[in-house]
Amino acid sequence: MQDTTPQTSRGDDTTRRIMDTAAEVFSEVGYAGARVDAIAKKANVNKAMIYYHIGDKKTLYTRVLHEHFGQAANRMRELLKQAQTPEEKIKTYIHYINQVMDENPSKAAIMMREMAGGGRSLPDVVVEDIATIIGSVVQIIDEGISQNRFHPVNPMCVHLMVIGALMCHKASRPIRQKLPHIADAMDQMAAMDHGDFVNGIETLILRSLTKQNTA
Amino acid sequence: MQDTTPQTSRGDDTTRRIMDTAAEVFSEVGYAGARVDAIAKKANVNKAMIYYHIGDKKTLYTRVLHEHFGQAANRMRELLKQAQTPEEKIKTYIHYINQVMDENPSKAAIMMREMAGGGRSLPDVVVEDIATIIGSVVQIIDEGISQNRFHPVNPMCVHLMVIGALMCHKASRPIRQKLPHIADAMDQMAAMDHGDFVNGIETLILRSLTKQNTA
Amino acid sequence: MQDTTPQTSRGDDTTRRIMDTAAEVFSEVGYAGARVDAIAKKANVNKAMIYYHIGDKKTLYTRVLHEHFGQAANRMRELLKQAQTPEEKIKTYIHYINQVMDENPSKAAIMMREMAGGGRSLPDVVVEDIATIIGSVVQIIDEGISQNRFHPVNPMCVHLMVIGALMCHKASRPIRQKLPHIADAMDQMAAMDHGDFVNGIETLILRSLTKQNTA
Amino acid sequence: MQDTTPQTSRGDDTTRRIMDTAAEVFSEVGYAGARVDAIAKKANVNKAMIYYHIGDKKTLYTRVLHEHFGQAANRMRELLKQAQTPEEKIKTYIHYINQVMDENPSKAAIMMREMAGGGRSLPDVVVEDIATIIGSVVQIIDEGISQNRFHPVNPMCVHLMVIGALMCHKASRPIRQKLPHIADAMDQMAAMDHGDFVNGIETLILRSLTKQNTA
DNA sequence: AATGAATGAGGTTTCATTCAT
DNA sequence: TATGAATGAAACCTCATTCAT
Repeated sequence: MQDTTPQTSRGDDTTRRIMDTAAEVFSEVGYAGARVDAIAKKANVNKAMIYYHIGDKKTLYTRVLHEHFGQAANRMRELLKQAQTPEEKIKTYIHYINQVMDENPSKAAIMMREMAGGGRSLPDVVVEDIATIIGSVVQIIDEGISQNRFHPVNPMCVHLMVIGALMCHKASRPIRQKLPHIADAMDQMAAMDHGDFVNGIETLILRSLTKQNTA
Repeated sequence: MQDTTPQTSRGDDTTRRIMDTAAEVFSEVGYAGARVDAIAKKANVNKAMIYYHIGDKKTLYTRVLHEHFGQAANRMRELLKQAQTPEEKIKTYIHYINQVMDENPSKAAIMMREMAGGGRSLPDVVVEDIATIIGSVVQIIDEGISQNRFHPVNPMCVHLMVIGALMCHKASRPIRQKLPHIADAMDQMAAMDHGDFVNGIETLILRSLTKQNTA
Repeated sequence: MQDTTPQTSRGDDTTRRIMDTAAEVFSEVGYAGARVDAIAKKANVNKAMIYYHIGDKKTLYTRVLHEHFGQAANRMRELLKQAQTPEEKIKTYIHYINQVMDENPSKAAIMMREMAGGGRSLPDVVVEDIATIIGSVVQIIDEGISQNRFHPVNPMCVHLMVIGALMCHKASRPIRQKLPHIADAMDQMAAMDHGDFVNGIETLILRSLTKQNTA
Repeated sequence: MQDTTPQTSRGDDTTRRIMDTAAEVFSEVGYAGARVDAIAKKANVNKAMIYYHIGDKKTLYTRVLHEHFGQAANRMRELLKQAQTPEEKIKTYIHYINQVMDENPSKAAIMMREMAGGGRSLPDVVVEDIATIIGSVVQIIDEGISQNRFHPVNPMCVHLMVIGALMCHKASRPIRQKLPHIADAMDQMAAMDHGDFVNGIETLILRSLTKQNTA
């Protein structure tokens, strides 16, 4: 494993293409399932270039992860500053998570795989990134509770419900399309497309959190 | 891929050991990451015996999945018959899902991986198993809504929140132990252990579903 | 690197063929120059069998070395017991070294390469084997000196002269054949073949060691 | 392989650095073990420059060898002219060989490797260089014998004993340091350092060559 | 039913060499 | 001259699968 500090400084096209393709492939088939050959071919890059620009497979994986989660963690912290009430912050949080997964569905899949593996193989840099995100949620809920606007709850429950639901929804689209009879049944009462799902989650989460849902 | 109908007829010890070990290994490292050698060694079985008793790697995987999800789907249907109100049924559902994951943490992990892969490689038998489970949830919520006890909601939201939160919680134990500073912060307001987490989920879900949370 | 204890117990034909071929190849082209593929092909063995029976390239190399030098060291110790005077022991030593290199020219070459590399990559087991051999020489000369039959000398000088000359002679046959004009010149005064060379060394060494070469 | 005539015409610094580093690296790990990348990095030179200034790996190797052995051969011939008696010439020869190896230990190692490989891959220019050196020894001993001062001996024996012992001693320093218990034993009777070793060789060789060692 | 050995395809990684700038 | 990037062949090693016993 080599140095993994992101070198996005230079507009290094090849590196960029490798990273993007790698993210895609890792998310589709996981670390073990990914083939360096396949990444190279898909990125239109000579296989040796991956080793030249980035390093071995493990390093590549780490860099992909760090790039994704590091950015997400930082971006979220900034967004939260602009929201005022805890309710708004929760909304911001949910929608940002959703947006991230939407823009780059790889993230949902990679994250699920890593959780499935218990994070055992997560490099420490990435663990820190995730910690940052969770920390944000803890803060929001803390604030809500101390302002007497939220029920006292385990913030981890909230975080995992949001993350879990969004991740699963994003990731399970293909499987849901294999179940048309079920999907049909649900389509009657609620549209299945993206926007409505997030809103559904938002509604449910807020209703379960806020003390007077008289609003 | 060979025939995959479970042959639980005989108390075949070797087969049993293979299946259990395989479940464990697949859950830890996924299908691609699993090595037939490793499964054999861990099960104390000659590698060729896996091929003799069960078949190739893919078949082994399918049989493991089917055994797990088939049982879970059937068991749940029966349990739900014993519950009366939609609220009780939701509780039963949550706790059963939780119990299943608790008894055999492999399931959570395998499921997450499969969702991460978009279920692309899920054999149809298993897709049916999952459909059965989702179908149950749809029914419960349907019932609750038509009895005017539940807000109208997208049942998929509910299902994915429950499944997602429980799966993530189960699967992420190792990662959470890597984050003691975060875990500490949350321990102050809510115990992190298993029982409390499910109850937290239950409370949040019910609060978000039921119409009068005056109760 | 895996366990390297020689398992000559079973008449494992494949392992034997691998080891012998490996010795040959390593001696011809050195560790770095040797190709696992080539060894496998020359041994008429599937490449994977090398990894199955022995382990990786490094392990294979270590086992080859240990087998050779271990045997040589042990055999020499026994032979020396049968000789009486220090002079006889020196002769035994010289001729045994010569015989070993003669029976298996690989040894000379491998040893030279290792010395050239400063033994940097010699595994410890093999270093011990070599130490045993050197130890024998030290003892002989010690004995000769204390019996007042040998001049006081640095035993390392003697050992390296013997080893060096024999190794070089064995190893340099091909190069000498490239120099016919030189070889011709020398053939006039001394036959170049094997037997005479050892005898030449023996004579020179004894003359330089013994106090009264009254003969 | 490209043209290999030394182009020492210009004080070409880059070429010089490449050649020196290459000598070092080749001597440490041999031809096959050497990496062009490593040589370039160690020489602080862009890898492509090696190809630009010198040529491919084989050419580089040949030039390194020729430079070393050509110089040595020529220098020796001159030195021998200044010595009078065969005894003096033998001393000159021994000490010059020793000095050469001392000033540039690479030579000992490279030579050993080449001998180990049977000189199979030695380019003809270098074979000539070596022939020149051997020729000198043959002449000295011839002279000593015809003057009735030396026993009749095979000059190759003498040459290989000297070369072999010095090469081995130089090259085996690292391995000897791995054997402190042996080294200690010998330190009692003879100091192990460089100067004494050559003198030991000189004494032994002369005693074995000269007719009346009453001197 | 069980075992150890065998196979061949394919995976990751390295390396000498060349090219564009 | 000098550089960083690119290339393709080949090196080492692994793995699912099968075979002989």
